[in-house]
Amino acid sequence: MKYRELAKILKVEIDKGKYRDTGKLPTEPELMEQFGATRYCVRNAIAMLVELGDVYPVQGSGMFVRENRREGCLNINGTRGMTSEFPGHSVSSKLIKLEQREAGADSARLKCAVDAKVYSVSRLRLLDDEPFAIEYALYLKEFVPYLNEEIASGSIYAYIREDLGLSTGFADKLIYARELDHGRADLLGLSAGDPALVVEDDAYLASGRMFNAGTVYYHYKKATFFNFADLK
Amino acid sequence: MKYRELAKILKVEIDKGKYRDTGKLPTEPELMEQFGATRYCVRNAIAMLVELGDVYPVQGSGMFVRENRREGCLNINGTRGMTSEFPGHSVSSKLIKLEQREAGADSARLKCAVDAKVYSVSRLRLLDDEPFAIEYALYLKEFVPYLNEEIASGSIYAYIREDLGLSTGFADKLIYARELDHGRADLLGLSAGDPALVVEDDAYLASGRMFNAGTVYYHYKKATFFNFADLK
DNA sequence: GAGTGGTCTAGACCACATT
DNA sequence: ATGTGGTCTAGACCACTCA
Repeated sequence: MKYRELAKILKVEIDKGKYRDTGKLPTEPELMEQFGATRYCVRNAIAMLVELGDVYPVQGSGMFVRENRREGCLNINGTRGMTSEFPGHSVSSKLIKLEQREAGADSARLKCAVDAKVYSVSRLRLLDDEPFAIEYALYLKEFVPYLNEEIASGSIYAYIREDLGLSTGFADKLIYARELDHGRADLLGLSAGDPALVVEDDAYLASGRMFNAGTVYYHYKKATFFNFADLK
Repeated sequence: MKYRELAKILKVEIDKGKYRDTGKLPTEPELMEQFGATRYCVRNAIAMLVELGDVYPVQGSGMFVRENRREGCLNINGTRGMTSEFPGHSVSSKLIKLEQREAGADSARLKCAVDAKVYSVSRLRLLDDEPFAIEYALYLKEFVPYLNEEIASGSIYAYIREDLGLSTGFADKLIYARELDHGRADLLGLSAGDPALVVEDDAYLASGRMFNAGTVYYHYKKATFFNFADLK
């Protein structure tokens, strides 16, 4: 039994409400018994759940299950795109632009050569067929060698991970608020000068190479981000 | 040698630029040797740095040090308050309101009894003597038995941790953008209808009990949040 | 005092990157 | 082939909570 498997199993059980009666996970010895796992495995699995904010530890007392209600929120630490954050809703994209060009002035942000080839993708993202966000994204062709309209209209991250087989590592994000200009306000069905929640996102592969930079303008009445922070 | 100590030492060394030449930490065996530590200790220490985004692992290759430029940004996972995010700047607060009352309608958010006693604190937070944010915070008197104007004008979190000796556990945050009303716009030196970056913050003790809930309206031209996300 | 999670030791073998 | 980090075993003792 590997600890990632165990973490997955426990996560599903928690989401199904299995431990809602006691509010606690079984103790380490109990989990070792139940899953025929070593303490190493059990503790690593639980550590993953702690990082996700699903449980918290109280020494001498147990692992307590958290009541997380973050429905309708975008998890800012999320590895998952919009698609998986809104179950029961339709998430789609309207492609505004898809072009291949040289990085040029964007080479500084992408940490690549000035003449490196990139895909530039602009999309209007829709939630239940209503404008939700405007996304501008750059992908280094070195890592994402092919993109077409069909792929760019769906989940680009799913394509990158599942079809291209790239393993993502980490991402830096900047979050701030700005006034919308006319063009973007029109796309979102808002007025110029209305607020926008803006997220700049630099994404890296597990190898440490940046492969994607994006800037997203969210509809301020529809988008709320959720964050779980460890204060220890 | 405890792993938290080692993590602290390595963190300081990284910040001083000690590993900038190679861009990598020493290998595990080297660190074990250098600090007379076991592999358990070394790996746990490094795991803490990975969580903070200071290094990232590449299996078979090493632990790479990241170039983090987050100056002038508020770390959204930060355990530290504003005070420590802006070194070289003056951070102060102008107390707007400090009162003691019953939770009442706020009991739902604070997960406490309706007649639980709370401190309600409103502050205008200043960066270099300019309005930076408006903060509304509630503290359960059960855990924060005393607050006065002097404490509320300084770092309340430092008081809670260092003077009251409470150990904080985790926090949930919601981040969104809104239009400012006249009152808050005046306080921030902005106009009604201008954007505000809003953060709702529910903070828990290590025991899992919520002790603090806050809502902060940030000046949209001055506040930018930074987030580091693990995509693995 | 019994039971909980937290720290630690001293090994072994595996997966991956580099030479 | 070697060296790197990742997984795993099988223990021991410590810190803390709770009855």
